[in-house]
Amino acid sequence: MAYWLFKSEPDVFSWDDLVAKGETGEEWDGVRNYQARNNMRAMKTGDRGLLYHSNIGKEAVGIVEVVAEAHPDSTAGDPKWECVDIKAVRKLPRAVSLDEAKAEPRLKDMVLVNNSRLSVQPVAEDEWAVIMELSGAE
DNA sequence: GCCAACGTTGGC
DNA sequence: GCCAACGTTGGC
Repeated sequence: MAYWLFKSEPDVFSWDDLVAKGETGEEWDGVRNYQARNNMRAMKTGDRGLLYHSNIGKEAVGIVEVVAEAHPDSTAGDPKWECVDIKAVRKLPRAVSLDEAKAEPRLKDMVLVNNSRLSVQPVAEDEWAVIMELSGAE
């Protein structure tokens, strides 16, 4: 299983919005960046991800799961843009902020720390474990 | 609200 | 195919 990070501005689409979508989840549409799209193409159903709030909060707030693999983005009008569907799994016991990630030596290579502009990022397995530890999620 | 970093576009 | 100009993102 692979791990990912999905970034969203919470005043546009927040963790609570995703929770409200329930078990069927939500299409992660609107991505118009090749690297981010390629990451989504690589996702498999059942992969886990973090939902990160940019701008407001700047913290990872919850765990999501891929429920549908890449398909054309219904909002794009061009089949080259694809996206996956994700659903909320559970909120982190404690959000992990960008500052904390930067301060944690084991996360120094994390994409979030080094290339904060990429909106859909891979997360290494050991990085995932560190985030879980910091958040208090077992 | 500013600005640095990055990605994309378009002229040549 | 290069590269300058431009637009967008996101941290500060």
